Parts: sequence; structure tokens; C-alpha cells
Amino acid sequence: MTTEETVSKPSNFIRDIIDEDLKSGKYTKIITRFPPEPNGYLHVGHAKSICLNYGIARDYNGEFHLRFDDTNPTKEEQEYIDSIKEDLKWLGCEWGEHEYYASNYFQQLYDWAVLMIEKGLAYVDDQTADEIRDTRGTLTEPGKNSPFRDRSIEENLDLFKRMKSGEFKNGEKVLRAKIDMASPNINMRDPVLYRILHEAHPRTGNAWCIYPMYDFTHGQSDAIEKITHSICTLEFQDHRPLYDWFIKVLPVPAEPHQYEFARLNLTYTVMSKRKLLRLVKDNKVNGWDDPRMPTISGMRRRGYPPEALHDFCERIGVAKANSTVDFSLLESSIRDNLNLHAPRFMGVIKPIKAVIENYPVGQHEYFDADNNPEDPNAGTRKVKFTREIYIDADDFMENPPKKYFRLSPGAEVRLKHAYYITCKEVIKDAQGNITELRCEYDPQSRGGSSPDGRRVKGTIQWVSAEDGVKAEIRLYDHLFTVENPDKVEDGKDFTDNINPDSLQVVTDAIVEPALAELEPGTTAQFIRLGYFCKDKDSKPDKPVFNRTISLKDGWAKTLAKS
RNA sequence: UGGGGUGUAGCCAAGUGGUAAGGCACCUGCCUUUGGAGCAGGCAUUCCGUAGGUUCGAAUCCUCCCACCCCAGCCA
Repeated sequence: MTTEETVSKPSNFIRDIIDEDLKSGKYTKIITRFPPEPNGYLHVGHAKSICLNYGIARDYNGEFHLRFDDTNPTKEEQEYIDSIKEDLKWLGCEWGEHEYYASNYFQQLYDWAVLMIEKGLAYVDDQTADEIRDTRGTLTEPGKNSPFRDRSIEENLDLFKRMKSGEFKNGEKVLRAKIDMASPNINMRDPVLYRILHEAHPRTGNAWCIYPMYDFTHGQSDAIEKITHSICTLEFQDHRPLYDWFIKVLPVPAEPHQYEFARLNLTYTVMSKRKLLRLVKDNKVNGWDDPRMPTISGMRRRGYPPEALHDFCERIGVAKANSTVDFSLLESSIRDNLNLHAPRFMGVIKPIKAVIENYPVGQHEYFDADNNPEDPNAGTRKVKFTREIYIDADDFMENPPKKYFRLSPGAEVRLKHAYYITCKEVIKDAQGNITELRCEYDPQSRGGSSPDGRRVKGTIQWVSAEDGVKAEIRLYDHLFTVENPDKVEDGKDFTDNINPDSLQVVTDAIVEPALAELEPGTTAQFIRLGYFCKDKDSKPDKPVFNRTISLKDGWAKTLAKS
């Protein structure tokens, strides 16, 4: 019998194209690129593109370039450049020496623009932005030629040079390609190549006051870097003819090709930089790295492992159909990864004190607790057991329903790693709130099983009242209450769908002391509760944890069904 | 009434003329010192957007139609 070890490598239509290009000898080396505009933070949609581009370069022994598409200084900032690089590194991308900026090519692009003029393929237009818009035509009607379209080459050359030298104000003139104002593809109706922007650029400072447009920049930058497969999202499909036109008309050093795939949409969130920026600017969240944000930095702070994001990007596939992925698919990748790798600890979010009446006052002992049942190499740690402990309020019910096998009066439950205990008495305050549980333990059940072999179904976590540490816990839920936040009635917008309960802060949780020692950024499992990531806001005496994701709750499901 | 795309299960997604992969979700059991995890099974009655056609045979080829997405920035 033979078992075929098929390591599932991602397959998609782009890789199919690359396979063919390699097979036909069109290329011998594949070069891809990730081309962010530094005008915001990266989000999980970018992660999809990164995994696609970087994954291809890696799997085909090719080359991966990071290229900032920094052609619009009115929106771009160094802070964004820095954050993008940090996020890419965290995702495990290595671009080595291949860090590029479209702004590196400004001079070459300018020279090519001059060449376009010389070939009669570009002209300086004096029309205002409004006039250009009004003469562009509509989806069904052709546009009208600009009255400046037939200027002489000499005049165009002169004007363009004067645009560059700063003689004109913003908006006074633009350089346009001379293609076809009647083209059914609006992108071909004499697109603007250069606009005047008296604005300092994060990289080039005040060296330029004219900046190339995306269409005049992207393909040529690809060609300069000898990118073989320029992969972008669907909305650029209409730009491909223009992309190809520049490549054909200009003496570029290579002939790259553009391929488009569908961008990622996720339920319960928004995925446009514009909207994410708004959430940040309007203080709907606490910054770009708020753990509720779908940004890479938000997910990092939330405690999502980068490997889980890779796994997710692999699972969703790459295709051309618009789609919205269930958030639960992302959660599945997160849980799968964390289950295997996250160390386990005990903590209680809503502590109730339980006193083990028959456990001697002043006595204590240590139990060995496995750090990760999924990973024998994770080892064990000591947890301290004492007469007074805390358990979670959710693990006790005075009047439990059927099949509830946690603690209740007279019921027996197993304390994880320790003993069986039985609740003997419930102490309440004047208002009737439970303040303390009086319990008894079975000394025979040390380690969590008894010689008589009796079955105790329920196992709960606990923390010693002697060495438990107080902690702040931030419980997160979806940022929006509906699957598609953009679907709103007239007069409303996506912010009307913000979930008012997306963040709940618990300040008096109690956790094992070992958790206070964890490095910020570490994600651990709190047994039976979920995964929690130590936040950078932690203080030595007051650790702070972000709930990354809860554990699946089978009990909640059976409750819901009954 | 222009151009460019896309329609396979609740959500993603393979499939490229030979009789509908896989994952998520969901449902059943089993197991369990996390009601987690794991294991076993179920989950598109040949309706693969719809209607025709070609073919021994069609999700795959052809034709009509329908639905949805993108494009009229001196944004990317």
C-alpha cells in the first residue's frame, strides 16, 4: 500500500499562468512585488496580497520587491512607510535589498514624459479640473478633445519644463497622454500623466512640484524592476490597456504583465483604508493598532500569530469572483494555530472565593501542570494550591439546569490539576450576592482522580488566593453588529453599525503569577476561557491581557438549543 | 442605451469534455483532568445563475437571457 504524501501547495489561476510562462520559456525567473501606497496602515486584505506575491516569489525561487507607490505627497507620510515595513517583517516577509520607491524613478519617469511629448503622444492641457471632467464624456458618450490637444511639440516641451520648474500654481496645467477621447474605456480618454503639486514629499522633499499619476508610474516602475507578474486587484482591470500602452510606447527595459484578483472582504468589518482612517480619526477605536481593527498591527496586538494569517490566506484562495469571507474562517485559523502553540495557564475573569474547609489553614502544596497538552515538549510548571482559591463565577450555579456539570450546592467538581471538591455552603451578602463558597476536598483525589474511580465530569480552573495576581482583561467582540457594515439605509453610514459592546474591560480578574512574567505580545491560553495576549499597556504589578479569541463553547451551544 | 469582469452548498473554493475536491459553518456519535482539542460519520436526490444547442457523454464547448461587481479623481 502506498500513501501519497501530497503537501498541499496553494494553487490558483495566477500560479497556473506562472507555470505556463515558465514552461514556455517566457521567463526563467519570477519577480513579484508588493506595492503599497504609504497613506495608511496595512490590513488583512493587504496580507492576502502579500502572501500571494511573497509566496510566489518564495515558492518559485524568485525575487520579491517591496515598492512604495509614493506618488501623492498630499496623502503620504513617513509614519505609514515605517508601519508598513514593520508589518511586513512581522508577517515574515524578507525583501532584503529590494526596497524600492516609485519616487526613486521620478527622474526617469520625467524623461519618459518628455519623450512622450517628443513623439507627439502627450500634451500640456490648460483646462481646469472641472473642464477636464466635463469634457471626458460619460459611460455611454465619448469625450471631447481639449482645445489644447494640438499644441506644437515645442510648446508642449516648453510648458512641461516650466511646470517642472514651478512656474505654475497647483491645478493650472496638467500633462495628458494623447490617446483617444472616444475610447469606450474611460481610462484611455487622454489620461492625466502629471499634475502640479507644490507639496513636500516624504522622500524627495521639495525636489519636485510635479508628480506622476498612478497609471504613468506603476507599469513603468514594474518594468524598471523587471517585475514579471504585476498582481493587483480587480478594480485595475480597466487600467490594463493603459498599462500595456505605456509599456509598448516607451523604451522600457522589460515587458511586465498585470494580473488581477479579487480583494478580500470579511464579515463584520470594513476593509478600506479610507474607512479605517475615519475610525481612527473619529476616535471610534483607539488607533490603527486597536485590537478590534482588521489592520495587521491591530491583529498583532490582538494576539493573532502571523502563521495563522498565512494559513488563513491560503485557505481563502485566490480567484476573480467578488466574495466576502466568513469571519469564522479567520477565527478557525487563529484557533488551530494557537491550540497547537499557546502555553496554557489558569485565570478567572469573574472571581468568587472558595474556601476548602477541610484543607488545613496555612498549608499549601504545588501541582505539576502541563503547559500544553498538545505539545509534550512544552513541559510543566508548578501551580500553588491553598485553602482559599478563586474560581470563576460562571462555573458555579446555585440552581443549575440539567446536565450542568460544574459546581453547584452538593455537587462535586474537579479542580484542574488538583483535587475534587464539593460545594457545601453558599455565603451571600445582605443584597443576596454570592460572596463566598464553602467547600470540602477529597484528599484521595490528589492529582485529579480518585482510587474508587468515580467519575467527575466537570473540570474547572482556579487560582490560589495567596499568589493569584490581579489583572486587567479586555474582552473584544466584532467592531460591527452586522455582517455587512456598509449596507445601510439612506442617511446612515457604516459607523451607525458600530458595536457599542465591542470592548469590555474587566479590571479585577485574577490570574496565575506566571502570567505576570510573560513578555508583552505573547499569546497564552487561559484554560477553558480562550486565548489572551499580554498587552503593551501592562505594568509589573498590573498585567493587561487582550482576549484574542474565546475557546469554542459547546455548553453555550447546547444551552442555546434547549 | 458604453467598456471591463464574475456567477459551483449558508461562506470561501477546486474543477479546463468522462460522470461535482477540500476548508469554514452546521448536524450525529465517540472520546476527554480544558463542555477546548481529537476521532468517526453526515452535509450540491445527474437542477454547477437561467433557457436552449453540440456530443455517446457538458459545470466544462456554442447561443440567448438574467443577476451582481468595477469604471466618468489633477486618488491609488
